[in-house]
Parts: sequence; C-alpha cells; structure tokens
Amino acid sequence: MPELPEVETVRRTLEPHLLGRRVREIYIYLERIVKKPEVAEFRRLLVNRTIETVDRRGKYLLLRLEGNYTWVIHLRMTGQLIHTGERLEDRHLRLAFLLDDGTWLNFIDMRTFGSMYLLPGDRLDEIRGLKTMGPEPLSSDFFPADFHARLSGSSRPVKTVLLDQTVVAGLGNIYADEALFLAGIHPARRASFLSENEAERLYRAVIDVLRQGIKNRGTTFRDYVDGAGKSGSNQFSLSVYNRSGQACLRCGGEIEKIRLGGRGTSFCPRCQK
DNA sequence: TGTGTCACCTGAGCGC
DNA sequence: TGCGCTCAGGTGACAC
Repeated sequence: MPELPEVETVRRTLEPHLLGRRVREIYIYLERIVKKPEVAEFRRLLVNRTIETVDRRGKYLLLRLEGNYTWVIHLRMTGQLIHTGERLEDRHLRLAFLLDDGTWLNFIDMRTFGSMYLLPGDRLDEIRGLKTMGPEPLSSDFFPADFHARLSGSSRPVKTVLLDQTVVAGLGNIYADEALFLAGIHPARRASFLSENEAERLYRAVIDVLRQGIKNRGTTFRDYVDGAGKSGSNQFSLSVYNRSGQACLRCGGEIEKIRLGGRGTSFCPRCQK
C-alpha cells in the first residue's frame, strides 16, 4: 500500500521523465477518479500545460504546472502511476496521459480508490486531506516536542494516532507498526499516556523506518510498484508487519496480530510494552 | 470537539 | 470446480 516511502519513490522515478513535459492527450476510462474539477474542465486545463515540478506532500503527489495550477494525485490503496514508452494494456488502467515526447503516463488502480485533482495553486485547501495535514516527518520542521504534544492531546491508541494524517503526514499501516516495534511501544497504549522519553523514541523510530523504506524503494506485498513499474524490496526488512505467528527477530517470541481502529496491527508482546 | 464505525472497491484465500 | 464469505486498508462521512 502506498505510504510516504512508496509515494516518494514514485515521485523520484517519475521526476526525470515528467519535468518540462506537456500532456498532449488524455484518455479517461473511469471518470470518478477525477474529483475536481469536472472531467471536461480537468481535461481542458491539463492539456498542453508544462509540468514544472514533481513534489510530494504526505501521500499526495503534487505536479506543479505552468500558470500556477497543481495536478494532485493520491494513489490510495492500489493506485500505480507508471511511465512507459507505450500505453499499458491492463484491465485496471483508469487514465492514460500521452506526453509531448510520445511517452505515456499510465494510472492503474485495481480498487479504484485513487483520486486526482487539478486546482489553482491558491485553492489546494479545497482538498481537505491536504489542508489539515500534519508535519512532514522527514522535514526540518518536525520536532520531538511538537510530536509529543500532538500525541498527548489524544486518548486514542497510539497506533491509531500514528495513522491520523493530521498528527503526522505519510504513515500508513506498515510503517506505523514498524515504528512502534522499533520504539518498543505497545500499539494499544493510550497516546496521551506516553512519556516524553517514549515519545522521543517513537519520533526517532518514525524517521528511521521511513528512511529505510525509501532506501529500499518501498514495500511491495502485492500491488505497489514505482514510477517505472518496478517492485520495492522493503518487505524483506520488516520486523513485525505481515509476520504474525512468526518469531520475533529480537526476542524469539511470537508476533501477534490484533485489530486497532479497524486495522490489522502486528506487534511483539514481549518487546513492546 | 473527539472518537469510533462504516462505506467505498476488487481480488486473493479459504472452507465447504 | 464453483460458490460464498472474510480480509486487506486510506480516507471521508456520519453517529454518538
């Protein structure tokens, strides 16, 4: 599932192919992927506009276009954005963009949760997820004290709080479980009960697991591929996620799986207190 | 206002 | 072999 490291890897692999390019034609096979504006206006605004930057905020890709427009893409659960020489033949191809150099940007999404927007740069606040998004965990304005304060303000389980994009941007189920294991914190602990020391351990762990995920070019269990269609390798470096019933790599105890906030949550009951 | 639950979706895996 | 059920999870909407 695309979380921050996966979206960042997609961004990095697409950037050299998209910078300075213009969309020549758009093929839309599933209109509801386009959330704003109306499909006809989306098409009119996007065609022949030069892509000036390829950025990321949390799990959103932000393609800045000439004329101060931003093309916003969220991959949600199974979205793939793949640059190719030919249009891909795939039953889950939802949109295809022919670029001015004759190459293609394919948007494949099996479960069709993905979303696209095209808005003037000063109207990005119309996307609620962007407007309310918390600090970027790999940026210089993410501080332990602020992170602790955000945790302290919630009585929810700490795992649930880590998934809240208004608290910290970009974490999903995989990296939240991994960060909690690295920090030695039980996922069901009330966030507001974490000590300053524990919050700082978790802060470091969040940064570490995200950096490792980027270094390994993302985690591929089934659907995720980068902008070139290649799988990541971080699934071979995970400690707890998708390892329930197996031995903990640290203590040898059995990894357990519970549900928190409706999400499967893997952890080591011996190592995480 | 904070929190929990559900719907959106499709395919894989499982039991019968 | 085929059917039905459950599970996977990011986010917004809704209820309390």
